[in-house]
Amino acid sequence: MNPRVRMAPSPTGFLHIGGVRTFLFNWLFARQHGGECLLRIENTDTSREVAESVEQIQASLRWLGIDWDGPITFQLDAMERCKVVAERLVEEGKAYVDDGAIRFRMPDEGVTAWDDGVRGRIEFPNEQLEDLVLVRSDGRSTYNFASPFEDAEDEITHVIRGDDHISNTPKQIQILQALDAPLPVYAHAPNLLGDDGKKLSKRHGALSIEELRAAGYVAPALLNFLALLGWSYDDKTTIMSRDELIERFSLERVGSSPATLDYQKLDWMNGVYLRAMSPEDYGDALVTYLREQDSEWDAERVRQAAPLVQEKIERLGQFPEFAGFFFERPPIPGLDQQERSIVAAAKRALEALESWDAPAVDVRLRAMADADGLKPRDAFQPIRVAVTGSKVSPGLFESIELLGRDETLARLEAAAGAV
RNA sequence: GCCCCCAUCGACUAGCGGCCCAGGUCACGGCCCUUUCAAGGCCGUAGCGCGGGUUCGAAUCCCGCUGGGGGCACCA
Repeated sequence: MNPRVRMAPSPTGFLHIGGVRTFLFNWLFARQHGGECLLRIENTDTSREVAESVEQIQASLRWLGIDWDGPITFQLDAMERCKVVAERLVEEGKAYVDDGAIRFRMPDEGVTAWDDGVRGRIEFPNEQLEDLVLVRSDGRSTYNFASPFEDAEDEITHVIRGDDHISNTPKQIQILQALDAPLPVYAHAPNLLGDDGKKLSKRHGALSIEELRAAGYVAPALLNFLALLGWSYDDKTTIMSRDELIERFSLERVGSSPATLDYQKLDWMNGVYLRAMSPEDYGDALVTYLREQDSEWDAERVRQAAPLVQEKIERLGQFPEFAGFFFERPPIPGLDQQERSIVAAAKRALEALESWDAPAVDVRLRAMADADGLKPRDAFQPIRVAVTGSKVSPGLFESIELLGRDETLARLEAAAGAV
């Protein structure tokens, strides 16, 4: 039997990094086993629904490359069927009407237990379970009823979710048993924590996928990073492609303890993915990213600048600050007397240059430094500042080549003459 | 308060009784390379929460404690 799982976001806002991690586990599991991965919007709480969020959720998943099978379903659409079943439970004596709502009768003795897919056996004393509302007095079903109901209806075989759902599980098991429905395997992955040790949530430090994308992270890096939060392949493998993740993922190797996000590691990993791209793909990624950010910089020029920055930045979002001088002339820097004379000398040296390319610039500038008895690092730094507007930049000679003769000389002259 | 879950370097983790005076990755420190910043190479600092057991032997099993997290809605 092929497994069938579901991703079940509530449409209360953007998809955030914690939610996606859980979805990723579902998706990897389904794809590995040739099963199905459904997308169900759990919108039974109409008061908290945020317009546009369903679109956003889909867009985020698509960008990440996480797909789903069949049409998206909405939990509220099962409302009528839930109500019919709830009424049947009332007739069978398993539920009762309470102030217009229908309430499920929980057993008050014994234990409800299951073998969790990641944690092993978990037991709850039934006396802890309170009779829960199945259908609100206004007719809408509640989450804890609709969710297991739909799991049964959709023949979900594995419920992979965050461990904040552990305490809902015995309730849902009781409902499923009352319905004579088979139980899925429940597997609770550890939640993600914020820096403060609290659970990550939309309103608690969790970045949305949209924000991460805007910061210049790329999807494969994000997937790789997220997969490693609570799961590991072995004792040394870190970088894994999407296909490798699908091949290697297993519930058995999902851990139990909550994880804290380390954005420094995410940055590093994103850099690994960025550097691994072909120059062409990297240029395309930059162009696409800048377009999304409403940049109007010339695409061709971005592609030309791309190889100069590929090894140097770890998020696409760093491009404007790092390479913006290719597109906009930076303010004239304030240099001291000695620095200005170096810049002036550089201008004279380059003016006479016949072929304007990086190797030639390199040779000429080194000769100039040598003639003036300067160490390369001392000579080049003022030139760098004059040309790029910053002490930190792509390679100086390559930058000068790309900037072109006229623009370079103009900047050198301006910096040399500035008081 | 009650119930449940969790507990290895600062972070993510490997470890499922001897292979571990604990391995990998990020971060951090040092060195090398070097036109800046990166990248890369080499080296290093740093951890099994505490207390009892069980065992010839425990990071690994059991109990307690402590600490952290989650849940206890006509929220999801």
